[in-house]
Amino acid sequence: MIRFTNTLSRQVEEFKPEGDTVTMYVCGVTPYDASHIGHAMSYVVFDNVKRYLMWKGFAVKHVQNFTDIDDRIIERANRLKMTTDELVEKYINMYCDDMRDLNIIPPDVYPYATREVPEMIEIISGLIEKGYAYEAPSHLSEWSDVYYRVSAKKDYGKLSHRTQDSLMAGARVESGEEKETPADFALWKGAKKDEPSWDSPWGKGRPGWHIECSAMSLKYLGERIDIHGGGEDLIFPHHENEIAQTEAYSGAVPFVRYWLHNAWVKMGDEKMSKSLGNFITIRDGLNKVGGDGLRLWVMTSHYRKPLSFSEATLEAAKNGADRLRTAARTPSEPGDGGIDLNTFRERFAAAMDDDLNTPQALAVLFDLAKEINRCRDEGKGVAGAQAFLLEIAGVLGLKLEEGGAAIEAAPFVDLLVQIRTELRAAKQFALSDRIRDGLAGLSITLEDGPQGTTWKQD
RNA sequence: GGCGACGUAGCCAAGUGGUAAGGCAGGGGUCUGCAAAACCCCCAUCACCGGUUCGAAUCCGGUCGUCGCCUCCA
Repeated sequence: MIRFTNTLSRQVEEFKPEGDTVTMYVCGVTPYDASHIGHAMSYVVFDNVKRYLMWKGFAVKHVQNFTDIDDRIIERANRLKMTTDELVEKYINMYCDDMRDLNIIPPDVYPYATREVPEMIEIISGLIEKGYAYEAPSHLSEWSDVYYRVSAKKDYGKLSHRTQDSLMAGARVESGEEKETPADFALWKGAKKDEPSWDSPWGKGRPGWHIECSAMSLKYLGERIDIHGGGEDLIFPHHENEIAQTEAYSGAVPFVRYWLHNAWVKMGDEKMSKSLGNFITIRDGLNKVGGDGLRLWVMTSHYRKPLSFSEATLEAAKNGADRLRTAARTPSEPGDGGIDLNTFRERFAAAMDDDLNTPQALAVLFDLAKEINRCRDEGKGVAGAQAFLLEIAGVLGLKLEEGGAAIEAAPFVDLLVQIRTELRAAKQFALSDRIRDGLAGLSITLEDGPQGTTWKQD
């Protein structure tokens, strides 16, 4: 029985999808800059959700958007003297490269906000008809804005557990806006001079931030979806507003059955974020510790707890991944070594069932790795156990592959290793150590075992 | 001010009533020509105070400290 913490109820609930296929929507990025490892955390977490559901036999349909138009994109593009399309393309490509190297399974659909504008206009029009939204003049544009009328939906605030009164106090009104009340939010923004814009019943303009997710989830997944994921910082206002819009428009309640949110990455005591400038990019992280290392780093902490970043925690994750790789990939004879794999399978599943407890799941992998190593040391065949380790590591998105970049040089390395073996047989240790040290300087590590010498690239 | 989270060994981090998983680092062994890898052993009473209980890291009350959201944010 799989259980998830549902932000809506604040309870751990048994997961039961509504139909045969689990429908899952995850909030994507706004591609105006390189993604940092905080983003990596979120996408690794939801990739694990998806992989685990698939391992348990569920079919999963996963949709993730690109917010390819918003204030930051327009501002950045203007500054760099690029079009918004050029800017967006550059960072989407970078994002996709990052995801590939993190071994993230791509979503079934990757919709772009700018390609779904007619659908959004239809929803906004529907909301106006039903009295949930209103057109208002803008002082920043010759065209109108459209706002969602928060007071029209009684349960507004149910996700973030806030009352409408408390929201009024903190709400902000930009100069130039003509909202009925401060908590109302934009569905449509009238175009300012020289901004990208689309035609609409309210003149030229562009969609507000929240409406795209409503339009895309409705279009690709239907009125009611099983899982909606994202970072904890999206709970308010983004997801709160998304619920309000979507439920008001479709009438299907609840719009989302399980709301899952991951916590943030902290640098020291602070949240990693672009505005604080205290981030490192996914690419930097990948270069330092590789895809497995980064994923394992994310998984050492439960997804709903803040994840501590430091060079030391990242390095520890890399060393842990190396340990698993050695256990899984050191050649061995067929057999399970007498290890009770079913017990490990059950422990792994129990940990993952329990609100995706990856720290405990990892503990199972490390325990299994230790058993494999011990049995192999005793001369037992453990290839079957290794295959199982690779299987459950794969559920966590870990590949545990040997580095392959030196493949072209392999014949030369093999030759040196062979010569060194002969030198060692002749007790020419000074020379043989020179070969080992020299190769170490080229990131090739030699290991002398009972069956001869093996090597690997770091 | 409103809502919420957290404080477990040198570092990271599970565990939410029955006497502390796992990883990294460190120490001691085995193996090795020496290493490396691997294996074995060692390394915490859970911020503090009070309470409930046969029994609490785990429940209740309080104190101190840290952080997040409420504005763009994974």
